[in-house]
Amino acid sequence: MSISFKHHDTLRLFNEVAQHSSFSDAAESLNMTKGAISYQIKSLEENLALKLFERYSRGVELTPNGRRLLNASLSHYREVETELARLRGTVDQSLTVGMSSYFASRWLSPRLMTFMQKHPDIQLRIQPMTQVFDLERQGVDLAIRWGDGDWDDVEVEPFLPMPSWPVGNQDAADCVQQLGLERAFSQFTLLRDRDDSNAWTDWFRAAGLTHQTRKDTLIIPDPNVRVQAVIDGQGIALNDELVNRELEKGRLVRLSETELSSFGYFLAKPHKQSRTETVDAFVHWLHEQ
Amino acid sequence: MSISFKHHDTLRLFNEVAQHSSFSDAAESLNMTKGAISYQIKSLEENLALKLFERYSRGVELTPNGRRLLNASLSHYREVETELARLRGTVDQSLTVGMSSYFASRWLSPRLMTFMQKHPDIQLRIQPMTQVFDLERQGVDLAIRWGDGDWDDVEVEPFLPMPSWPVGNQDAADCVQQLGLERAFSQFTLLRDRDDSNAWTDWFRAAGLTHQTRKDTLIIPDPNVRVQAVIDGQGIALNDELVNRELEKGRLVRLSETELSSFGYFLAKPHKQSRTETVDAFVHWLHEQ
DNA sequence: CACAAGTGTATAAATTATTTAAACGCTGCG
DNA sequence: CGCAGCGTTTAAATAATTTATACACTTGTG
Repeated sequence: MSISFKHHDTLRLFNEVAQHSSFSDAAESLNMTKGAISYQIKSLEENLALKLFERYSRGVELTPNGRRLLNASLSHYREVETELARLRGTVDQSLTVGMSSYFASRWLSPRLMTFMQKHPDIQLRIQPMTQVFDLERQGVDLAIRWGDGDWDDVEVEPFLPMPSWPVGNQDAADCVQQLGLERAFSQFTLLRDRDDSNAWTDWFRAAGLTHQTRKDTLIIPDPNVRVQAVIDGQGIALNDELVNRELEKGRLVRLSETELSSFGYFLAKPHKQSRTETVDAFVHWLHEQ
Repeated sequence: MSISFKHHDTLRLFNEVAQHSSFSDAAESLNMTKGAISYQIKSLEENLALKLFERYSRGVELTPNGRRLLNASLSHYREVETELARLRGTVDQSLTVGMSSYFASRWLSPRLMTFMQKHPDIQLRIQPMTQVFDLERQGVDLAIRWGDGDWDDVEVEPFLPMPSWPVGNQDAADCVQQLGLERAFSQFTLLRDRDDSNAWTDWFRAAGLTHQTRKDTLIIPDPNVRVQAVIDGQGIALNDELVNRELEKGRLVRLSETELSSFGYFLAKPHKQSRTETVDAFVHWLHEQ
């Protein structure tokens, strides 16, 4: 009845699915249910009268025909999409994500490549933010915040739970060795990220220690700077596994097994959403990581 | 929300539409309504945030972006489709259409190219048929029959009305000049296509002449052979405008203005349909001609 | 200057396609 | 033998597309 092949979308989906080793896997990555994948692939196979996947109990595998089809089509779709991206280049297809330079350099940066590959059309800007509020004012479409997720000014979505624990330099560690945790900690300057942060309070509670708020607490908003301050003996700070590099080299030492398990990284979107398409693409990619 | 561009079908449709100069025109050719075309193109333009067509009161025209997109995508889709056709080659994607070699050479052949372009995946076989019955036995999926459409053994669909009239060679024409129609015709051998054909009977009735069935009527099933027989003076036959070539060269002469207007070409499908997809594609193409 | 004929668009209803969630059946593994 | 993980099936919900129709607009024509 039709004049031109009209299963390109299904075929494009097949291309995507073919890069996973199971429908379930593909479904998760593509934000679909395995039922939908199964349905689509089945309908494609019926339309083409070609079996594309061999089904096994542990997953699927391309048939020779499937492999051939993949080879023959993927590059073409990519080219069309690339040209499309180029055509849209003039249009605002950008995305500004705010986060600490700490998170940017230690977590995001090594992973960013795959996002760029998947979305060559999105112009991504990483906005270093120490001030985590007023996203809209800063022109940020999405922020990655560290904390316990209890914020009202934005839409919050859990992203990457990552416990924090106190770190110090070798001197601090020695001090803990000699005096014990409680006495040593009372001597240290507690480096904080914000004025009103309750992270230290929470940690002391978790560790079963008393914590008197002290005036001489040093506030260093930028975690990278804070890490350097700890190394330089300015005090101790709460950090997470993103400082593994420093821990391995012995420049930082974990001072206690007690950790703030409810802390981690959260996604914060301004209530007045903008550029939802690119934001969604980025958020989805984040969850894949 | 999605991981890959999923408007390839719409884009493919755009490619098709772009080859017409109006949505209405495209709609007809694609078996859709103009509303559907309009909707699809609009949604594509919104998704891409690109204007693809300039709308004028007499039709549409590609914008520069649209032209660029067409250039960038059509060849890719074609290649995918071609490879697909190749892959399916092992599968039965053929279509056998039966017709007289007369119709095949004089009508179909010059038009066939566009069908091949539109459906590179369909392996088309033209089966010359003199015996127009028993389609299934002959492995014919569709037949183009000449006649008045009054057959019971198949599903009949009108296709190309084409009046027939008597033709003879120059000698016969001269004879008609001298003797008048009725007397001349009574002397001629009437060449027929089938034993039981009522075409001549109908024509005599239409011309207001009496027609006595004569034993010496010559049956020549193949119209091409029949045409040659007429040229060679074997008799006269009923033919249609497909012999224009011979008329122009004077090798044949139309002997009367009276015509069999209800005759023409009909599509005949066996009741037990097979390969409906390719048959439908071919039928649709036929109606476009 | 009206108007018929040709556009594309807008709308609501009908239809079709897709997705979901849940239950299922299968296979391999411990 | 039971469990975990896989793809499939199913019916219901949802989304997308198509149709039919009315509409607004332009153009050429009487």
